[in-house]
Amino acid sequence: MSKLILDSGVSRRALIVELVENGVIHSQSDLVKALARKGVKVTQATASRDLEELGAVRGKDATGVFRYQFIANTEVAATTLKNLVLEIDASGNLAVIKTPPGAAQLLAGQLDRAIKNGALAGIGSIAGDDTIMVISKSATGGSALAKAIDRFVSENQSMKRVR
Amino acid sequence: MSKLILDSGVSRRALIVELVENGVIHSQSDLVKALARKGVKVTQATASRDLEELGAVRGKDATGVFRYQFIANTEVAATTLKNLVLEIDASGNLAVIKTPPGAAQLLAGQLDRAIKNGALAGIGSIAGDDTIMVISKSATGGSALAKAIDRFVSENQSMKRVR
DNA sequence: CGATGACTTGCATAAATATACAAACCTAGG
DNA sequence: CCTAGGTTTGTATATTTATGCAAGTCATCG
Repeated sequence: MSKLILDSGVSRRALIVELVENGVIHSQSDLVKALARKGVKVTQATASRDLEELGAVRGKDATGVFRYQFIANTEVAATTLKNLVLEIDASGNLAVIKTPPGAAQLLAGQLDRAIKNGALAGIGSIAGDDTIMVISKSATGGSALAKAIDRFVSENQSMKRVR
Repeated sequence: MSKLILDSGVSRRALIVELVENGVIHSQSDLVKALARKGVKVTQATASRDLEELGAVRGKDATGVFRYQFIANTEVAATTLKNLVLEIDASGNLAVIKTPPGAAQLLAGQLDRAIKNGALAGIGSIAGDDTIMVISKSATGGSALAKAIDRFVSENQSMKRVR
């Protein structure tokens, strides 16, 4: 059984990623309204900061309408490990991490290093575009591993995004 | 005296493409100045129109600096989900899907949406180039999940993807 | 507790971008 | 030439986005 370990519900940023991917965000005030409808109240200033962190950009689509979207091969602004983690779940021997689009490989590299150092009790990880799976040493260690990862990213605030 | 106005070979837009690709355009007024240095005089309004036309967008780069850049065009031909699924297997808490080369990311996106909607009992997925792993909520749910995915792709024949 | 420091957010405003409109500029046809 | 139609551009302004700063939050440590 899976449980959300980070926020009480889905984090605001995960929500934003979803909204942006659904293509319904045409401006920041759009985003503010969409979030409000989901019960998340923030101002345009925060929307601006979130979109920047997530690497979303505004451009016209095929029909000439402005839309926020994620750039392929994202180059995200310098950020922290914590900012790359949207959600952490666990199941069996796995911890599953959601990231902004394109950031999974990057974060996984850091986690792999932590595993080699012995800072995390995993046997390896695999990353796609926006999801990472970390495999625990123990058959039921996913949940504990998820917590350890949460701690790890909180403690390692500084990281420069490269590429 | 008559003024000689000509674009000798290089059009303004080609020049803009070059400037943007060199990563030296941080704002539209930057572009206006850069063009002026090359002997092309336009205003910010025209810069705005040109950039829009060319599909350039503004976002922060790795060093936290704003930069105009081109977004990759990831348009995919409309197809059906079913056509993208070659094989579904299960093991433990995982369902593993084989797809034609390059289609995994696309299909995974759809599955993720289904997961978010509650249509599939998974906690996330990871896609490579031609393989997707979907993680079940339950430690032994891989097999049931595989069947659910099979049903899902059969029931959702139409899929459209823009941009 | 109470203080401290690191984050986060909103407010107010600056900065940047988009666009309505009018003038300038084509081009083709007579 | 002259005119009528479309296209491009600049001006002025509206719209949208970024950000300095202060206040609020939260965890930590003594």
